[in-house]
Amino acid sequence: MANDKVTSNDVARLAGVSQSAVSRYFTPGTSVSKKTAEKIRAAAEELGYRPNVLARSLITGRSRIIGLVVAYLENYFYPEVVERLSKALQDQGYHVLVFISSIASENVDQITQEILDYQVDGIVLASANMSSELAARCHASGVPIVLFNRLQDDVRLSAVTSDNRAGGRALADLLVSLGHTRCGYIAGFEGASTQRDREQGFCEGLEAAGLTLFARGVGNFRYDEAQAAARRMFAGPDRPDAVFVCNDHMAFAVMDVLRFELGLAIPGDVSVVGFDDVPPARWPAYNLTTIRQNVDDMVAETVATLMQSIKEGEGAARRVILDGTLVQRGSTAQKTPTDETR
Amino acid sequence: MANDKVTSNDVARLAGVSQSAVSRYFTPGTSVSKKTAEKIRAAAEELGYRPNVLARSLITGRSRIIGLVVAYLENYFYPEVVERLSKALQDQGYHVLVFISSIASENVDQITQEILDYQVDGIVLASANMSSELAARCHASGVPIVLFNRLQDDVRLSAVTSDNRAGGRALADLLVSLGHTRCGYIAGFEGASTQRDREQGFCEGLEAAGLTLFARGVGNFRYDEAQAAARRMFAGPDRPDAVFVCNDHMAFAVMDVLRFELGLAIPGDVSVVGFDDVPPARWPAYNLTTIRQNVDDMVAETVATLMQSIKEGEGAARRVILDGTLVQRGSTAQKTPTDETR
DNA sequence: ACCCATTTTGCATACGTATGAAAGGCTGAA
DNA sequence: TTCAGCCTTTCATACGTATGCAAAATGGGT
Repeated sequence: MANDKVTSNDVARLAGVSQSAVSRYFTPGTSVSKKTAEKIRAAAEELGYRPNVLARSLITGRSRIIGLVVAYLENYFYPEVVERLSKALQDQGYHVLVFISSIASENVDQITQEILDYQVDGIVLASANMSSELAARCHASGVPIVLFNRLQDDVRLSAVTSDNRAGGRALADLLVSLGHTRCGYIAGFEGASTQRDREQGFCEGLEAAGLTLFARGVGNFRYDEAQAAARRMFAGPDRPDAVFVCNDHMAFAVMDVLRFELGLAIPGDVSVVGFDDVPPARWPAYNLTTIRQNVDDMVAETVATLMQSIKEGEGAARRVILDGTLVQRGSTAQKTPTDETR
Repeated sequence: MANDKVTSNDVARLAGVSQSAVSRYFTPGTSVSKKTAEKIRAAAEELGYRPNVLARSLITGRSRIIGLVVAYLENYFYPEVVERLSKALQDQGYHVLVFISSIASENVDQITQEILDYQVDGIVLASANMSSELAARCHASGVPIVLFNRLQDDVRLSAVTSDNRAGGRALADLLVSLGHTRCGYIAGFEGASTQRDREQGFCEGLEAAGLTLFARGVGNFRYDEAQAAARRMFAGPDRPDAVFVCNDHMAFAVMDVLRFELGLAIPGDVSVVGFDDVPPARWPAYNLTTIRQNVDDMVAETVATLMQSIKEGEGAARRVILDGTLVQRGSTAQKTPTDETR
């Protein structure tokens, strides 16, 4: 790899000081006289020297690398998370090592093993679950884990998520208040806490209004599977008058099927609501009513959780549940006769 | 960090062999007897030992980390690239360390310095430029660089890109063949080779048909700026009858403005074409005619280029230019009177 | 049993860096 | 001028691992 590697020993030689002085010059909180510092600065600049982060990690036990596991970036929500999380950590002097897992999380344990090989200072799991065996392993290694937009029962796992249940509840309340009486639900991946909590909140909201779920499908967080679920749900004569789709990504698919395959009007014939408020939800083509996840705050809490765990070690796992925001747009409307004359 | 770190010395002690034997057991191509191997395997398993990749890098000069610089993940094209590139490299035993740069690339040099601190085995620059000074630095360090979807004149920089110029040309030819005579163009970021080449090909195609560019705007690869550019382009009475938008991401914005703000029909009043064929281009809401970039082949070529450079050192920079594919969808149609009666 | 060629093993060292401890240098007060 | 306290520097070592080299072990042939 390095044909021309400059080390702290080269700098020390040129500056006429010890390697130890060079190291201290580049280590915050240590003492170097002004005179020595200037000699080192000049030598380092002349030779183009920068400390080797990996060699440092051997001594300090800190790699300044955070492992990030994501299952897919197809859903606009996660690219935004990756981008913001990387930036936020970059600002803290850390960098993100990306690992791609499968949607069903069946290879997360293997991937986490690989992550640990890199002596990461922490791990963020976005849209993935971790076995308790691996959670124990990370805990024993002192590597903090933060679940992003997921919850697990393991007390060793910190988590930052939106209040998915309250979000689902709010969407049910909204649809009921708009006069909807036959509400359907299209689920994400059944093994995900986000899917479970959103559905739970939604059903609770319906129940509070004396309703039950009118129809249910499964989209597995995939555009094509959500399309298929919508086709099935709307195949017969008994159709929902509103659909809560577990996330925006799938909601776009459902909307596309309803409009372009079935010739239905949204919200005239059926209201559609999603969850996330990813960019296309705001685009006029979709104009989707949804729950906005506050990605900035989630990222900030994730970084804060990681930094605290890294700094203080042990510590109890931290769970942060942030409120989402109901954003009402053009995919929902009052279900009244006047609605149909527009 | 590690409270309970298991080293090869621990394994050696338990197995009753030397640390050297443990190391050889975990290093491909070295010799260990079956008897010794079994003792080491059992000890390593009992202790949960895995080699420390970072410590290894000190000896081998190989970190098995690839630095990836991306400017934004807002455009659906790049999340897909990150995902596939990460997977492809993961399969080769490498992992991607992500760095987020700004769109205008003004901080790429600083970021590249940081990347080099991690002793990366290679760097991929997606949608970013690198200064020749830094290119020289990487070259001196023996770190191969591959530009992804970008071209630069520096002979030290390998690149993998689509034939953007031919793609732009093909789109011009298509629009002309469909009878369009007033073709507009909305540019991406002016400092990007993709933007320059796509526009160049488009203008060459128009010129070959005896036409010139009817109108031009700049969208800087941003949804909101593309919206503004569309509003300006269609503000007066002299409007284009077709628009080539430099990438799909911006094309969606232009389509949204034309339809929902100006009440224009696509393709009845104006045809719109993009570049990339990102997932929403295939969605019925957009149904966009575009040039498909073969991401799988681009990723494969990028990985092949990196692996070759890492394995063989020096080597001449490699430039791979792949053909895109014209995908004709519902955003374009024949511009005839019969068109207007539908 | 002996010899030879090959495989296997352990020793010693190095990779690039940070750090504890001891020694040296500097500064201010008596 | 001397002394005490604090700052600065260097030496020696360690971090976890791979590898060159010499010695030991192994297996096959005579």
